Amino acid sequence: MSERAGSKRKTRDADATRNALLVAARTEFQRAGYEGASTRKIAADAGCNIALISRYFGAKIGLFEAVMEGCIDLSPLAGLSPEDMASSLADIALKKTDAQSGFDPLVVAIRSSGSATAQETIRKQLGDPMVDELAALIGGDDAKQKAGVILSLVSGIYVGRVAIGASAMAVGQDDVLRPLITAALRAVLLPVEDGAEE
Amino acid sequence: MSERAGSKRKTRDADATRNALLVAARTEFQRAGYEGASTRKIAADAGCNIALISRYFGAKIGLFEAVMEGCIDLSPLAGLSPEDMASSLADIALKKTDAQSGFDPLVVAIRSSGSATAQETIRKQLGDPMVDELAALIGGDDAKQKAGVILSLVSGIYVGRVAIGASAMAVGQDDVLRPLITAALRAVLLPVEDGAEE
DNA sequence: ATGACAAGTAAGCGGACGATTACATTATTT
DNA sequence: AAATAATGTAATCGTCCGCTTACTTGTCAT
Repeated sequence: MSERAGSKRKTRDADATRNALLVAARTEFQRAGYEGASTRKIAADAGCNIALISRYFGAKIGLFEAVMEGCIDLSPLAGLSPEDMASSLADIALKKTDAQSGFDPLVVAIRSSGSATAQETIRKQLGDPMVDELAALIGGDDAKQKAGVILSLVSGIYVGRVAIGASAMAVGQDDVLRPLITAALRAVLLPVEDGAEE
Repeated sequence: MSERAGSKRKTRDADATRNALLVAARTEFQRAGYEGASTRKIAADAGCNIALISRYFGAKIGLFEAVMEGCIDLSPLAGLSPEDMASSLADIALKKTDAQSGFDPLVVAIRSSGSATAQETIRKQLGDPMVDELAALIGGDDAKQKAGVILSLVSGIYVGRVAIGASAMAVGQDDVLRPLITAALRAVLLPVEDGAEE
């Protein structure tokens, strides 16, 4: 723990310090959500002084905004058919809870959902941009609503696994869960071929 | 605000006080999550002294456990066909974000997901019991996993609307969203009639 | 070499938190 | 009525929080 950002930090380097703070903040915000994260711990993990958070990011919420800025990457989904996209998204949903699979803004959003302060940033930096980006990949009618539902479903899997924590959703059940999740995603991505009854 | 539990509290009534604390705590935990909720505010809303939380519930976490105990009610879903269950669940998912539609343990769980302390209680009192109850209503193969995925999807809609807050998921879009959500739920509840390809 | 400024630090501010203490008040029992 | 227990209160403890201030230390242009 308390690892430095790069190799051996030069004695004084504002950019490196800023970056070390960002790295530590990413981890801490993801672990505990916005309110649960402590600026003292972030600074300690970054190996620098608390006051530098205020200096470089104005305040805690500024650091949060910086962490959340431009953190969306849906490029792995580009060019996939709806079928492949559904299964890729299922994999993403199931991987989201794996030990540490890096930084995940959706996890931060969920864990920060108790904080009114963080909500605004999340909505602005994560909500619409992410929906728009995914909607562009989906295309067709109601693409934005489909994208919103898709992202909701993916987030929901995380909630079911981690926040609610049912053992039926445990990692060992992935083989059973994946087809179910894929089917749900496919139902949203693909137009309903034929209504069941009525 | 700061309403008393019953009519006119008798000068001293431990049960009424306990209950007033529970009512206030429900509201506060739902509003701000476990960590964001303040025992001082809960006591003030209940119209009693902070110390009584410790006396009657041991500690904040004890009050949280009491709030979360036996709060599951899936009876409206009993006896429904998978089709009807899917649309009922979609309604539930969409209603979860309506102003104040009463106490909702799933919302509390999501808003408290940043707190390691609350997690344990949520998993024990909400996770498995809720999955088991819903699984009993679903029946068939992999009922527990289906139930887990269903609850995850329903929670996810809340996350998408409130935590992530995409405008494509706003309340005004319900007419577009409902069929999409229903389709997703149906895909989990009903066995896949015919695989698309392979 | 020496200013001038950037970068980093130590200490502390005021406030909120959960929890506890010692005490006052009311109800119940004998 | 007196004794005992139940109920409620005020005040405070220690801790953590985000943030700021006054200061020191390093870097670099001149």
